[in-house]
Amino acid sequence: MLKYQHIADELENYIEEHKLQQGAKLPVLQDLMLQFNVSKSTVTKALELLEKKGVVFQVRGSGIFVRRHKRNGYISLLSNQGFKKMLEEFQLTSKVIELDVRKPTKEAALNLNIGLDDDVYFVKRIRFIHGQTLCLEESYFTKSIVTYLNNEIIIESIFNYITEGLGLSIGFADTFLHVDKLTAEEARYLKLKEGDPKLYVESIFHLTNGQPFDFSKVTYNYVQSQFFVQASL
Amino acid sequence: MLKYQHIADELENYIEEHKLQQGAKLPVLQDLMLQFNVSKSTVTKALELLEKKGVVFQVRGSGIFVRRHKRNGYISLLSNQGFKKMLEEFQLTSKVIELDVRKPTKEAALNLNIGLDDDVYFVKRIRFIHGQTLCLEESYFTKSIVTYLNNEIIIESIFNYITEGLGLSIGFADTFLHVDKLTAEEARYLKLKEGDPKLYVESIFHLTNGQPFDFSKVTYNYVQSQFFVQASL
DNA sequence: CATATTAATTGTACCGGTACAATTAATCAA
DNA sequence: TTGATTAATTGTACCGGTACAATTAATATG
Repeated sequence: MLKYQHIADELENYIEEHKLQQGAKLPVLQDLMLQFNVSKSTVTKALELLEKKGVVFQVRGSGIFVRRHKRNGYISLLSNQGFKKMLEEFQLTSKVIELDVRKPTKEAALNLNIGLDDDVYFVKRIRFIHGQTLCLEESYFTKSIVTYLNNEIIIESIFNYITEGLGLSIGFADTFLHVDKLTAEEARYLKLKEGDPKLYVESIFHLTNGQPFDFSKVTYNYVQSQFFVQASL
Repeated sequence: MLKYQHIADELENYIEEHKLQQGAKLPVLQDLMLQFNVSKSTVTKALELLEKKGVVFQVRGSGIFVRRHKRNGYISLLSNQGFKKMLEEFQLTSKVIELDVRKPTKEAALNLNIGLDDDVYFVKRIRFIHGQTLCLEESYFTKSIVTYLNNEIIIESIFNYITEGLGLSIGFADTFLHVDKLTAEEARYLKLKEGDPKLYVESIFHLTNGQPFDFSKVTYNYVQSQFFVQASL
């Protein structure tokens, strides 16, 4: 494991275990260098990571402080913490409605950067959070990358399978958000009324080498939809 | 100006001007070092910045590639690019409904980490995008930090005033998103119907030293609300 | 000609250093 | 005591280096 990763994890755990509050001061750089027996730049790297995750912020001439003051029940749109953790925290389950290999729609082909005659896995499922319907999801996976999918995989975590099972590494995602009214079909699935609010999220996921492999369109139940973003300006 | 900032700007401009597409390859690290006559770590720093902004992605053993394939009309939730640029791009205007000094609500005091008897500037305004109503905004500014506000400032950009005028530097923001139905009052301001969808966004803005100075509650017109997030996983 | 092996390319991890800017603490002057 | 000045603390910018991992290109092998 990378040194700076390890340091970041240790620090995050430390904050968690000691229940450090917003603004609490962490040991200074010098001390962390000695404590972990690494160079300054390695500690700095670890702290950059934590800063990006929204866990700490640094003030020149002053110190390193705890940032996070999380509200419970909110889903991170940056999901730096990964989907796995989210699954544990939120107890997600899902019900598969459709799963097959097909040709992509024009829209999907465009976003996945493939031809109209290339194969994709199409997945349609409902996801539940604490037993409540959270969202209705339609995903297109490039079949040449995600070579195999089945019901068991989809009920669990697809992303977990992609990283662990297929040995692929996910790099980044572009996400687009809209607010709109539910269609009749969507309302039926989410057990809401037609015309009720919805959060509609389109995402394109890429491997670390930049290849898009998943184009997903998700309609969220507005009652369950609480998101947060931690930005650095 | 910082070297790595300058390099990042130059590269971003280069991409823009030459209309480089998603996946286009940039010069390799070595070349950039020579071209800008700086050390490797400085170029790396510049590229990290661009990666965080979602402009490029790097692949070890392969190269540096253009990432952004922006959709027009979407507002970045990370707003790394800053509010100024957004103002230019989107031609925002606003109409002030209320502006006064008052005591904070319990909620505001909690989020701003001040006492119930400390003063805050309260701002209520409607913001327009291309002449259409974009959102209804209520903001609380800690008066001990943001010492003065007036109508002229608010009609323009408050954040621009805070950085330029007051010489403060904004560090980070925590943002929470909900989807819900419009109340009668909100609907009236936004020229929509009661019960129509809304995107409700709460943000707490902090200075670089971690002090919160602005707690804002914004209700967006769902028709105009298009956001995007670029995450690195 | 396809395929396995090797070599070259290219970004990332990590070291250890100097200089400096922002903050905070200590000191001095009024 | 207050306010200004100075000194100590602490993170950030930048250098220049070594080692290495992932990818891609070149080469050898069947």
